[in-house]
Amino acid sequence: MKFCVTTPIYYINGEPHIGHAYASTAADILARFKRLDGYEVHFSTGTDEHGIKVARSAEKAQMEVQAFSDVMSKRFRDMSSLMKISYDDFIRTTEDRHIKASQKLWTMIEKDIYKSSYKGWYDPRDEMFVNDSEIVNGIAPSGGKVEWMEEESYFFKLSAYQDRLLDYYESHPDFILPQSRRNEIISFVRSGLKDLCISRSKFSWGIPVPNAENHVMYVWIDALTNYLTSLGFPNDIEGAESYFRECIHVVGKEILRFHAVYWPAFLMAAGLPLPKRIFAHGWWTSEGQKMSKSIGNVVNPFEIVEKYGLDCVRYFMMREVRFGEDGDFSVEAIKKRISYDLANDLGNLVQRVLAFIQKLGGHMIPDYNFSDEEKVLFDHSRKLIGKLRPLMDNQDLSNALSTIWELVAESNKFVNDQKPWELAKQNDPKLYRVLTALCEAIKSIAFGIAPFMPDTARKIFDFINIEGTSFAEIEDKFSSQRFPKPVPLFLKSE
RNA sequence: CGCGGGGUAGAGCAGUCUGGUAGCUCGUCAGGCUCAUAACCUGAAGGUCGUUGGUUCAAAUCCUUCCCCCGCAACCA
Repeated sequence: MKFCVTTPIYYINGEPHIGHAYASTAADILARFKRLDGYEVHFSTGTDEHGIKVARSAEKAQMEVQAFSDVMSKRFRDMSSLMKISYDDFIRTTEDRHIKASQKLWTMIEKDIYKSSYKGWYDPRDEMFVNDSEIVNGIAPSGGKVEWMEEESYFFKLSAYQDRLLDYYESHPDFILPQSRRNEIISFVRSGLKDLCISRSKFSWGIPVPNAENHVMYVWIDALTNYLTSLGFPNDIEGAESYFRECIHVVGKEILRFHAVYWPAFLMAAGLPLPKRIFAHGWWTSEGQKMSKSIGNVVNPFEIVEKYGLDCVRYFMMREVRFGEDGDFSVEAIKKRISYDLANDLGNLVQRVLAFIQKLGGHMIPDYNFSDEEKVLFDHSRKLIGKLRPLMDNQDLSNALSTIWELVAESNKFVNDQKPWELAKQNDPKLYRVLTALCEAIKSIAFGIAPFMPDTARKIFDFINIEGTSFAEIEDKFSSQRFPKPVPLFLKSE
């Protein structure tokens, strides 16, 4: 069985911030879950490197544009390493394979491409067209006066795909998630689609349009094609398609339209299959305010991982808000999550059980002849992954974590109720059944959190001598053995 | 009348489709336990479910009036 997941390719005109780390982490969790569940997975991320903004930034930095791209692309690669993003491919739009793929896709949709002239407000200072909404009293964001300008461009007949797109949304209700975003897209498409300008001739830092002098692709085809490039298109079209049909594109809500409208239209035009789903995640505010450089509240992934630890940050981002909604990143909130959910609930559970086993001499002596009480916990443990699957398939990551934490809470309660310390004093053989059930619960919990917090899961696996490479291992019963001495999993900050 | 989402305990949310004692997390208060990272477990207080009118034996849930908040509304990576 195949599974494919992508992050957006990140535009290298700025530094990586928490939004990039968030999208990558979510995609990473989906990929890791499917790998543990036995799927063949292709997970791609990368950088989007063309366009006038990059060319101008390179100029400002007094660098060759390719060299500038190399430097900036590496920042995003470093961010991926920092977050332990388990990508299979890091794609750059300046790579030769991608240039070929984009040009191939262009030729495949050529029947829907025509030449016309693009008219718009042009900012001579930045040498670029600017959006109406960005112009205030005839002044562009750069401060320059805008001029009305025309240039010859290629257009894609997006208008011809309106009905086909609506039909597709109708027959595939889960193609766009969350539902509220799907509604927005449908409403947008219903209101009427205009053709799309897909080339520019005022700058050259882009992929050349096939058989057209002085034209480079403008954004859409160049950027979106990366998902196919990464799968081996066009050399291995069949192989690419087999993964692509199972593909989840994780995108930010700001780029949903490109993925949910333009991209399917291009693919339809090319006669290619559509991905399985476009999932739009929300945005983070910082301490209740929109992140902005001027306020100085931009959350830097490198700083917060340094401060709180990787797994804690990954956990916080996925647990704090439902995936797809906006959320607030605050120091108080993340500290609470770390102290309460991670240190008190999960960390302390693992510690109190495993330290107790150490107290008894460090030997795991399994006993699966459960009475009803232990059986309940055991059954719930064995059912955990099965409960997570549908949630993960709907990208409901926060509820997946809540579900895991139900088992954490049940286990803590089980310890309180069964009082293993008393069983030990009384030499009651029930002690080993209780500890076995608890170790089984800890094992299932470790597998459940493994996609979210790989390092923490690794630690727990090591405490209980589990390899931790496949959900199939959950079915294995513990054998009589010695457990290593555990150390606390999480330290509370401050 | 552009389209859509939302207004439920101090905070953040679920419940609304398929009417029937209003639920979760955090916060507050009290109790239990002592294996464990002063962690864990239990209980209590706290809501006229935005507003108006209606349907019904019964409405957070269905219909209706009005008010408020938030997305989207095309070239923005």
